[in-house]
Order: sequence, then structure tokens, then C-alpha cells
Amino acid sequence: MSSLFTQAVYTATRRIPRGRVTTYALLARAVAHPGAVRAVGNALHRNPTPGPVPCHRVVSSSGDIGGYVYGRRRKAELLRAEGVPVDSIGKIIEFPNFLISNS
DNA sequence: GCCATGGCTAGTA
DNA sequence: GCCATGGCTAGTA
Repeated sequence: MSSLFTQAVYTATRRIPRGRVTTYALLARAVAHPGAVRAVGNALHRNPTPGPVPCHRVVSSSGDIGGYVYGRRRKAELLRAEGVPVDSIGKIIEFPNFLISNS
């Protein structure tokens, strides 16, 4: 059983559609804990169900794909497979075009 | 004390 | 590149 905060993070992450991404900071705000940016990363780091909770769709606000338990290489592949272009360095190309702005 | 961050500043070219 | 930030867990008492 995880904390309410952690569950809220997972729930919000589940809402990210295929082919789109959000950032750790936006996610923190969506969960009403702006400022808890690192905590969001911490929660995703311990994501028990990578299938239902597509944590690979949460990226850094710099446009870098950020970290991933199974490696950045893998994260980049998953994103590309969904139509999100990632360059060799791990930066999302045309980042703003794939970013979800809402809640 | 650990982190899958972020934003701001110095300092280079 | 630096450091503030916040939630969580292991590990001690």
C-alpha cells in the first residue's frame, strides 16, 4: 500500500495519453503539491506497475527525457514507439508539441 | 539521507 | 554547476 500522495501521482500519470508527455513539475502541480517535484520523481521511481502506469511519459521540463528504472535507452525507445521523437542525446525533438499543458 | 527535478547564476566564447 | 525542496524508507533506540 502506498501513500495518498504516491497514489495521486500514479492516477495522474495514467491519464497521460499515448504519444504525449508531461513533466515532473506539471505533475506535481496537478496533484496539488507544487514544489514536491523531487517527490514526484521519487514516487515514479518506485512505480510497482510500469504497465498500467506509463511513467515513461513523464519527462524533465528541460525537454530531456529524464531518468528511468530500466535505463534512459529503454525510455527513449518506448517514447519513439509511441510517436514521440527523441534524439541520440535523450532530448525530445519539438518538445512543446508533445507536452500536455492542462491539469 | 535518498531521488527519475528545476531554476537561477556565473563564466566562457 | 549549485542548492533548495518534499515525501518516503531504512534503520536505530
